[in-house]
Amino acid sequence: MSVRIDATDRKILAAMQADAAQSLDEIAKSVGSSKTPVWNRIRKMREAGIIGQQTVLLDAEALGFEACFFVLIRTSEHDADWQRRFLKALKVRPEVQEAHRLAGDIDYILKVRVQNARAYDTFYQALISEVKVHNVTALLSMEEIKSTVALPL
Amino acid sequence: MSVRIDATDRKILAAMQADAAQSLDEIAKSVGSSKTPVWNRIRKMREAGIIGQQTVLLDAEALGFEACFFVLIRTSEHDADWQRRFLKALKVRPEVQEAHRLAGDIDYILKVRVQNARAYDTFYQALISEVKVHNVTALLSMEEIKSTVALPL
DNA sequence: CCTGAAAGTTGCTAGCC
DNA sequence: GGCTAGCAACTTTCAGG
Repeated sequence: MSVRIDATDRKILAAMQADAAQSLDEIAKSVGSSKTPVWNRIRKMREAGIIGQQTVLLDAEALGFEACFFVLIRTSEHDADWQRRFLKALKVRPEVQEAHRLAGDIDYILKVRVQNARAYDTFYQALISEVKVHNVTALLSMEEIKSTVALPL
Repeated sequence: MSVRIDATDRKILAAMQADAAQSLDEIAKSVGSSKTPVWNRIRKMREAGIIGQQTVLLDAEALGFEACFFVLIRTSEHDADWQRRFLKALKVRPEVQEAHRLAGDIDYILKVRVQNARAYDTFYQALISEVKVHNVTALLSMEEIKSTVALPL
């Protein structure tokens, strides 16, 4: 199931995180190896699921997604059926970029990316009509100071 | 500065978000066009900054990053120098995957990805020794229900 | 586990519709 | 603006040290 990751593997992952478009040769050179061994390591890590989707980061504002909310959710319902419906609702909605179940008195946090405040309200109304939640606090982002998907390898 | 984005451009962006590793030919076929026009659109959107970094999503848990915190920060200091030092501290630290300045009574939210709770404490102690903050609430993620960087185009 | 090379694909450019 | 054709560069595989 799990694969041992050594220092070279970590260098490869760091290089791919920084720029997945660069060629095998470039990665190989930057980690001090050559094409084939690097390629074999990448293949193994892909098969093990350590390396997942390859994607591009888009400029959300340029594409009209100008509002970003963090939503703190408390619920009184903790039965299995409620949770199943709630999770499904989150997974289905593309506005929900992140959803975490939390420890402590807040039960869930969401990151929701939408065109504007009105679009958020539409999302919010749709969500609470689908599943009952006890208390919702929306935090509006004024400025994205930092955003990265890179892990600090 | 800004570029007009039409329906074909959006299809291309959606395809690239879903899988940036697929070939130009595949993208062209899925949007109902062919290589060259698609390539020209991609180049324009890259130059306009709409298409940014190309990266891979890694399995954080498999790589030993088993703890994820959302950190809510209130501050009493709002002068320019404090803010400058605070922002710099966030940008420099690789554990901080996201940082937003908020509207409302909470001033900042961070998403911090670390090996374990002890590593979070190390980060926290280092941060508050660098810049004074009034109130900090850490929310520990128990389960990542959903995580995507894709915009709902 | 690495090196080197062969074979098939692809990215990117240029010229034509 | 889109399509066809072409070459250089790349990914991927495989035999051999």
